[in-house]
This record gives sequence, structure tokens and C-alpha cells, in this order.
Amino acid sequence: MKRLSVHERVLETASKLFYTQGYNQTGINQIIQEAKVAKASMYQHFRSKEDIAVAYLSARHIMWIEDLINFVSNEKSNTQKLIKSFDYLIHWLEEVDFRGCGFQNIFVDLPTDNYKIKGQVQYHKNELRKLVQSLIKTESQFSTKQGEQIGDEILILMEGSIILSQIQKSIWPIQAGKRACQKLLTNK
Amino acid sequence: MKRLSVHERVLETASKLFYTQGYNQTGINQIIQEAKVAKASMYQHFRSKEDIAVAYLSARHIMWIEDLINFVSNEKSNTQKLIKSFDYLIHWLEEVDFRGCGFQNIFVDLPTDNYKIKGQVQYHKNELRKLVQSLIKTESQFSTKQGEQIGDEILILMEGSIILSQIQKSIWPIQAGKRACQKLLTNK
Amino acid sequence: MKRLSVHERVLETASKLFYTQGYNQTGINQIIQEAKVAKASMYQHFRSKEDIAVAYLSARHIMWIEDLINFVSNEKSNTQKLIKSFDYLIHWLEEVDFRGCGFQNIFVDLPTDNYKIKGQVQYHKNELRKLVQSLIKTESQFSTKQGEQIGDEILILMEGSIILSQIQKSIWPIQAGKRACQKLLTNK
Amino acid sequence: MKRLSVHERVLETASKLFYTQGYNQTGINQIIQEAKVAKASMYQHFRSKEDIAVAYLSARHIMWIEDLINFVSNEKSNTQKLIKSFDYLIHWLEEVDFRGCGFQNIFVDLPTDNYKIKGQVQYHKNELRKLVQSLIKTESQFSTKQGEQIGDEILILMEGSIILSQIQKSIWPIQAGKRACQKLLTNK
DNA sequence: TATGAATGAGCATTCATTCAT
DNA sequence: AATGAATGAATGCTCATTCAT
Repeated sequence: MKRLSVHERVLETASKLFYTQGYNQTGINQIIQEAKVAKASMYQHFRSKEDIAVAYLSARHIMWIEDLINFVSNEKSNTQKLIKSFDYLIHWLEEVDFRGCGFQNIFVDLPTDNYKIKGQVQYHKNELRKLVQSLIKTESQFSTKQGEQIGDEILILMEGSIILSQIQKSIWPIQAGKRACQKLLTNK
Repeated sequence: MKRLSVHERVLETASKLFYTQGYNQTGINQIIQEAKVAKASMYQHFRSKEDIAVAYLSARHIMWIEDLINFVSNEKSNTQKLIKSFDYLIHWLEEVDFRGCGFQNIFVDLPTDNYKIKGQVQYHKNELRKLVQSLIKTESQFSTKQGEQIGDEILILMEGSIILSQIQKSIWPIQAGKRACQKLLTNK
Repeated sequence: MKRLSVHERVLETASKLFYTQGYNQTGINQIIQEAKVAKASMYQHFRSKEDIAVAYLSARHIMWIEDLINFVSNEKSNTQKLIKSFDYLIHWLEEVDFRGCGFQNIFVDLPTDNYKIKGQVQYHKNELRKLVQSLIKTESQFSTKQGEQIGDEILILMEGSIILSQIQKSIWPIQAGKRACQKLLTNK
Repeated sequence: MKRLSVHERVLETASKLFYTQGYNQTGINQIIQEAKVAKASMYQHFRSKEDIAVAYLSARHIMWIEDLINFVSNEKSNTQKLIKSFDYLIHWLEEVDFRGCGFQNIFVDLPTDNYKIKGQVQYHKNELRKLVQSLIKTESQFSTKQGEQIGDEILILMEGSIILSQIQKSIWPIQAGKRACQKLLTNK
């Protein structure tokens, strides 16, 4: 009566655990136990714990960006979409009890030379940067240069909102981020 | 010819290692080895690894805030001091090869119930918040409410600058933070 | 476009690996991977890793003895053939970078009760013994008893030459064996 | 009521197991279980299984050479001592049920790049070579060159006797070795 | 106060083999 | 005849902590 494949169950379970408990706090044993999979079965699908993390981040990237785009899709202007992005953060982070960004979280307590996982994180943040910049660029009130700069500034607000809301377990940092975003986009 | 006490040597070594390698990446054995202290001696001064972390964060808080205040002390206005704060971030993070914020870093991959360490981090970020707000408040151009809000927005910029410069191993996120800070402080 | 059967490919691959890497150093997975055979297919042809080893030794025995006989076939007398045997050892062991005797090698780090494999090794060494003795027996200068004894002595020299050349990764032990063989055969 | 230290118990147990079962057949778990030592205690005394093997070989070398010298010490001439050496092999190998040479045995099924252990084996065999040659050299009937050569030939006989007696689980290979040794030493 | 020795529980990973199709 | 998926048991090793002196 198993509906999901081993691969799916492992990835799903690991994703949940990596995100909610942290990467270092999650052992292989817990993953296979909760995924109801034999250890060797798991290792047939993933070469290492690191590889599971890469798959987790890869999938999370796609979903997260998709959800964000979806969440702001009803806004008329790109300016409004950017501002609405902070409502997305609120919506998301409240739901997960302010567990913060899975990408940030996994990045900061990794051995220095773990390039695979770190690379995934960098890729995700780069893609987010591109997305934000693409939304800005079409706004006629900014020059290309101005647009790029404001894009980065909004990115910083997003990252800061996420990490501080996690530490303070509160919504206010995201609200502050949103306010600042509005000011940057509307005050020329 | 040991000049420092056991307590000091452990704390100093652990601090360096926790910050540069990460908390979970640093084992008790490495600490005592590099501190040249017997294991049981260490445990006589610190009940647990967790306790060392608390002491580390406690000391780091004082130093960090002090350094920041010091760095901006030559600026004439508080507005200038706030903007200069981002130069402090640049100065500091370049020096440590963009290792990010020791408080953020330790917070995000901890067992859920580790309130001691998490509390220290929250305390530090709260104190930073107070500091920023105190600098804003005396600026006559803002109402109390406005000042509090802008303070939080700048805080978000700081946190975002730090974490993103860590992920991207680059200075640009801090520069973006600084630009945004300037806009927020000067555009009313 | 597979030219060889599953059975052949497994046996060939395993033989190469067992000999060059060692039996315990070679896993089933490496065998099936390099043989490009599905695991279950392999197990349809061989009940166990042990069985593959038996087949490997069995085939190796035939080939090795054949090669030896061939190598010395141009010598006129049996005495000359026996001495030439040591040149065979040199020729062979240099080629395989002094990897030693596949039979000796597999014998010595096996579970005590692995009679199947050990039996194959014993069989091979017995056949070699018979071969050496048969070459001696027709030499008129020795009595039957003398011949048997000298045969065993030469056998010892062969075994010692092989194992010591492996440990020392050098040709000199085989040369010493050859010298001793000559003395035994010519000094009555 | 433990009379032996952890270090001693581990080394003693491991030595027994490595020799009687083989290196690859012996797991860390069996060692600590039989030595009645906690795993982490063991790892405080030995960095790795490999290191235990090195210590085992190192101790075994000293003991084995000592025993050999002792066994032949009553013989009058060095020639007699060399011949008596084969009685030592018989005495020893019968006692251990023809388990062969611990050095040979560990050498042949090791990963190619295990230089630490292989180095110990080479060292041991080199020392044995020196010992045999030193016994030969003082025998006036041989020139230096002749002595060196005969020394190596006897060495080959020893190695061959040991490995073949192990495979055949019999005394005859050692007796053959002894006979050949006698011939080499007495027939000029 | 200081310490070397010891520990149990846990880590990620690999093993040869079998099952279901 | 052939195979991809799955498995339980074992591998060597590291963890933060405590004990005995």
C-alpha cells in the first residue's frame, strides 16, 4: 500500500526534517526511519547525505520561486508585485513558525569545503536576484542602473526580513522590510 | 609559561573556532587540543559545549557593539554614524573572508529546544536594535514613530547585508544595504 | 552488441579484480558495474561471491599451468624445464607488477571455514606439485625417493619466490629461487 | 579486577584475532567486545584499525625474531642454527595449526595504497633477511658474495615453507625446506 | 584545581544477498 | 533469461560527557 517510491519518500522526509530541524540536526537514521525505508535502499537512490541535501535544495528552489511568482501574480504592476513579495514572506514564514530560509539555514553551519551544497544555495539566491531585477527593469521610472541597484536593495531587505523574523520569531522584521521596500520603489 | 587561565584559553579558542568553522563543525576535542587544556579541566569551567557557546556569544556581543560604536565615533551626526555602520560591516566582513554574523550562524542549525543559545542571539539582536533606534531618535527630522520604523528598516538592511555577503562571498550586498540606508535616512 | 555472455563477462571481470585488487577488496557492486551486468542476473549465474571465486580459481588454474608448460616447452631436458620455470615466474610477475600468486593471495584472508575456496587453492598447489614431480621423475640421475624430495624442495622455492617477490616488489627473490633450484638439480 | 590496560587488552585481542582469523575478517566490534573495552576508549589509544595492525606487526616482529634466535641458540655453529631455524618453523606452525606467517597473511589482501601496513611487513622481512645473512657471513667456507646469495636462497625456502605448509596444512613443506637448506649449506 | 582514562550512543556508509516482475 | 528495487546487518569511526585520582 505504499503510494510513494523510495526516492520520493526519502526526499520528502529529508526535506521536512532538514528544513524544520536543520541539516546537522538531522541524521540519516531519522530520515530512513520516518521515511520507512531501509538504509541501503536509501543509499541506492542517493550517494550521500550531502546529495539528499542537494536534491532537497534543488526541489525547494523550484517550488519556492514558483510559489512566490504565483502569490504576487494578481498584482497589476511589477512595483506592486515586489511589494506583495513581502506579504508572501509573511504568509510563508508564519505558516512555518518562522523557521527562516532553508537555503540560508543550511549554508551557515557547513564545513568550509562543502561546495556542492553551498553552490546550490548561491544558485538559488542568484536566481532570486535575477527575478527581482527582471521585475524592476520593466518599470519605466528607473534607469537600467537605478533598477539594478534598487533590485539589490530589495533583495537585501528580503534576506534581512527572513533571518531577523526567524531570530525574533516575529512578523515585525518582515513588515519593516516591506515598508522600506515601498519607500525605495515610490520615492523616485 | 601559560599566561592565560584555562577559562580564558578555552573561551578564546572556542570563540575562534565557533566563528570560523561553525558551532556544529567544532568538536570539544579540537577545542581542548588547540587550547592546550585537559578535557576534565575544561568541563570544570564550562558545564557543556552549550555553555561555552553562551559565553562566546556573550563576550562577542560586547566586543562587537563596542567595535561598531568605535568605528563610527568620528562621524558628526547620528545619520552619518548609521550610514558609516555599513562601512563597519564591510571592514569587518572583508577581514573575516565574509564569514557572516556569528550570532546568525549559530542560531539557525541548533536543536529546536536550545533556548540558552538562542536567547543569547536574540538578546544581541535586540541590543543592536536598541542602539540603532537610539541613534535615530535624536535626529530631529523624524517623529518618534517614524524613527522607530526607520530604525527597524535599517536593522533589516544590516542583517540582509551580512547574510547575503556571506552567501555570495562578496561586498556588493553590503554596498546595496548602505545605499538603501542612505535613501531611507535622507528621503524623509 | 555484447559479444560475451553474462557468465563470461562476470567471470572475466571478477577474475581481473580478484587478482589485481584482492578478494576482500573487491565488492559485488564493482564486479557487476564493470561487467555491465544486472545484479540479479549475476546471481542467476553464480550462487554467491564465493562461487565466483571458485570459478575464477578453477579457470586460472588451467590457464596458469598451461602457460607454464608452454613457457618451458622449448627446453630440451626436464632439468632445464624446471630451471626455466623460474624464468616463467619472472616473466609473469614482472608483467603483473609483482602481484603474487592469486591462489596464495585468496587463501590467507578468508573465514576459517571457507572450505570451497581453500579447497580450490589446495587442488591447484597439488597439481603443481604433481607437475614438478613428474618432470623430476624421468630424470635418470635421481632415485624415485630422491626425485620426490627434490620436487618438493623446488616447489618450496617457487612458492617462496612468489610471495617474497610480492612483498619486496622485486625480482631478486625469484633469482635466488632459480639459483637454489639449479644447485639442487645439479649437485646431485 | 582488570589487570591489563585498555591499550594492552586491545592490542592483545586484536593480535590474536588478526593472526588467527585474518585482518579483513576481524572487525573493530569483535575486537572491543573480546577486549572488553568501549569503542571510544579503543580509539583513544589507536587512531584507526590500521594503526592497531601496525602495532600488532611491530610487536610481533620483535617477539618472532627473538623466539627464533632463542630457539636456535643452543646450536654450536651458525650453519646448524640456520638448519635449526626450520625446526623453529615446525615448532611454531604446528602450535598455531599452520596459520602461516602473520606478515605474509596481512600483506596480500590489502588495498593497494596501504603503505603503512605493507611497510611494516617489508621491514620485518628485511630484518629477517639481515639476520639470515649475518649468520651466513661468519661461516668461513663462503665468500661474501656466496654468503649473501645462499642467505637469500634460505630465506626463500623459509617463506615457501611457511606459505605452503599453511595451504597444505601439513608439516612436509617445512621438512622439504629444511632438506634443501641443508643441501645448500653443505654442498659447497 | 587539575587531569588522563574511559564511556555509550550515535554517525554516515557499504556489504552480499533476495524479492517481485 | 534477465533485471531494477529493496534489504538487514555490519563496517570503521566520532560525539559530548563523566569517572577516578
